[in-house]
Amino acid sequence: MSKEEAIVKLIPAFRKYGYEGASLTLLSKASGLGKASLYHYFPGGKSEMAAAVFEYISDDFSKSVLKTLQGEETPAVKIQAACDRLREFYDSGRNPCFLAIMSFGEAEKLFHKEVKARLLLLIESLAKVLVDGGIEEEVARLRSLDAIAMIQGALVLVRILDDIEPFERVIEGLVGKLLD
Amino acid sequence: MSKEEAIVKLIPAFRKYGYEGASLTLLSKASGLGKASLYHYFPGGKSEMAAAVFEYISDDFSKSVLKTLQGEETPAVKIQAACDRLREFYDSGRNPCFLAIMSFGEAEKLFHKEVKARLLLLIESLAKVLVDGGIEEEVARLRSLDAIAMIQGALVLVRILDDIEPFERVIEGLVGKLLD
DNA sequence: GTCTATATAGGGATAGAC
DNA sequence: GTCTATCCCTATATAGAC
Repeated sequence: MSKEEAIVKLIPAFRKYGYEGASLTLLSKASGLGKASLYHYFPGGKSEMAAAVFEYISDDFSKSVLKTLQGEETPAVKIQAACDRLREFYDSGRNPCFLAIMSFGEAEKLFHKEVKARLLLLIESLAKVLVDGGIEEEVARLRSLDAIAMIQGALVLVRILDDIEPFERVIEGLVGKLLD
Repeated sequence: MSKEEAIVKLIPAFRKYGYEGASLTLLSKASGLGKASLYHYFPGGKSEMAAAVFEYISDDFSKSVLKTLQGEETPAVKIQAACDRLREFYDSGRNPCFLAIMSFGEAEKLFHKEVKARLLLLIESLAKVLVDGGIEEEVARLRSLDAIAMIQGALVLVRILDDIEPFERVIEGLVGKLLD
């Protein structure tokens, strides 16, 4: 098994159980590798596994959502396309956000800086598109923050209510909210 | 020490470390009681401690935010007042939401139903005020959902960005968003 | 009611054979 | 590269003295 295969298999486990909830026994079962084998790929142990998963997912997000925002189309088109990527990425809200997962408890201590950096990058990327669309810089920043807050909040609601409707509706209204 | 005192002292520990991160050793230090003494008040162990804390905080929320929403003033006045209560309750965003904390990992298994019920109650309470304000029922429900999503999302952003600005701004804009 | 001491299980991590 | 077996530590929980 390649390291990447291992990472991919670990993703759902961390998503479902969180950093502290994902025990090595569980990660071992999820990956199909013995504990010792996991340490072959991740000598740093669980924190390294989580770091690898986090990086993998962050790259995935960059290649879909962020890349879409950096295209050459009009702002409206790019944002609409980014919404589609977001829906995929979060599986209509069924996937919790790794940034949120990693901002709690023990994981927060380990990954806070990285999580914050990733979030700031998203805010900035989105604001940039709005500025290109003729929106004043500070307004653009605030709207990006609001949009991201709505998405994060929707993900919380989906989890608690067992219903993807809040997420779908937020995504639906996003272009309008961002561009007036 | 009374049971209530014990509960109050446990609150910050669960808030800061989450359900799984709050070990008995830690809870013992936070409360100033030995482990065995904690079991005197909470024979059911950690889950009972968390349940007691959750209930205590939920009651607190009911007595401040929900009660405000059920007053006799105009909808605009009530919502403005509720926003003030929310700012207090969440300490301008510095306090994470217990509903969110309890919707993850091991805690989710234990408290999902209760968490969901509390959230639905909030949505309903807020929507009711909007309906009183002349807003159509379904619109009121959706606006409540949006408002709560914004608050939840803002709490996530505050945590990640180490900055209460998103929360303050969301609260600031809430009356307008809800009542047009 | 609070403590010290302890039981038991599971956590993360490692050694070393294959 | 993967396994079995094991180590050590911390976790939750309990017993029983005071």
